[in-house]
Amino acid sequence: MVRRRKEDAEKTKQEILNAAVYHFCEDGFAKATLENIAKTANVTRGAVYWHFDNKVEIFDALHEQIHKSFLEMILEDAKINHPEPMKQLQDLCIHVFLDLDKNEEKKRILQLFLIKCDYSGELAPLQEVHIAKKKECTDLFETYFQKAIDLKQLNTDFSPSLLTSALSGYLKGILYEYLIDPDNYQLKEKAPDLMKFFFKNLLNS
Amino acid sequence: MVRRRKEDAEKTKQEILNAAVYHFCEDGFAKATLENIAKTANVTRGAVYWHFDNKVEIFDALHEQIHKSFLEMILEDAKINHPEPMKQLQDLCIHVFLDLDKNEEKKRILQLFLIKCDYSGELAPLQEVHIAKKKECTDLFETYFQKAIDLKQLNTDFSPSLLTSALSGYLKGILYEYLIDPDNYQLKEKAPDLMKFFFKNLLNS
DNA sequence: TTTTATATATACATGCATGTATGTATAATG
DNA sequence: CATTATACATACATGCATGTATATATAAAA
Repeated sequence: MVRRRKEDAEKTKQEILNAAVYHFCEDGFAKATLENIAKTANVTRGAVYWHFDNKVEIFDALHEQIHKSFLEMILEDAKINHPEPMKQLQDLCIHVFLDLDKNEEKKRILQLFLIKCDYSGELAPLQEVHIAKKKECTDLFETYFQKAIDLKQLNTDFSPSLLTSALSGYLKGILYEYLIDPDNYQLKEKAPDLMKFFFKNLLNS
Repeated sequence: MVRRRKEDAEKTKQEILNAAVYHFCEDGFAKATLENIAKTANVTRGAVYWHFDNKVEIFDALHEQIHKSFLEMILEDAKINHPEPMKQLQDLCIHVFLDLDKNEEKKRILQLFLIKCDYSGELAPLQEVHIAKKKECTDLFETYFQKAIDLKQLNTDFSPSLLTSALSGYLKGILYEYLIDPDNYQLKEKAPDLMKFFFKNLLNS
């Protein structure tokens, strides 16, 4: 059987993406073969080459997916006019962690981008773009700090820029160590305390 | 020319390691070829196969090198009986960062292990070992917190274990974001403030 | 000094992943 | 209903990295 309907085509495309996540994580981006990805998706390499130009494009498509998911999550939250921006940001971070802990697919994709890929060789051109996309997210964090300052709720001398660096690093580090061994990190238990610790000396209550 | 003296052999081995760092960073572990590594080290693959069984072993040797360097740095510091363990730990962290910022070779190797390698496929067996080695370092951090508690200098309800997780994540996250683009992070300027921010609510002075 | 072990270079065999070209059945289009 | 574009499958050519086997020159050992 060959030609499917439009919806079927979209479905195979998504199945190729899913298979790609699996094999990128399992074998690493470089060692993952289009042949194996195709097999897992129950198609041949022909289908893969129809939907994507090459392996790098598959990788990029996956990144777009996960980035969009996180960005929307933050954008949604940032809309709300919370009376205590720092409390709001703290809760957002906790929520992001707890949500992640429940979502196996998201975990896999994040693992892929954080610890199971290296932006060398063929992926090098993508790094710049992905950094820029990530900056969209961290820039949003800075607005929370700014809001808190405007409300005179920020109990610190550090600049919003430095605080953003600190938070961004903190989140990424925790994420990184968690994703290396999700089953043993006990994120669900630790996340609230870890975030409370970070925000403790920012909340002047 | 073929057979060199013992010292010469050690020298070529080190040159192979240096060349490996270069190519692992540039092309990624998977795509780096022993041929290119050999060329950069001014030898042939024959020499490489004499000193190492395969690419994975070269990778592991590099890890041993960098780990030893960090572990010794911390061990050396932990020996000192500082009156204020938290201040001592803060200064140690700052020192580690500033030292790193000056050492290009160390930066490259760390880049390799933090952001330019994925422990999938052939490297998977190494991950467990490397995690254990890293734990040697973070376990040492916990002793600083314990010391501070014993001296009744720790102004917090959080457990030393959680504080260690927090610090470990914080350091790794900062390191990660720094190493992605060392020239633009301005670590030298940020490091002291970033660490002061972290320890601010731990020091009860 | 002869022998042996060492430190490399060279040559060879193999396998595998990629990209592309081409074939083809079917859905959409007119 | 005929045609065309789509969504794949199949076949082919190529290149390259690996590992191993073998050759070899020299340092070390006897």
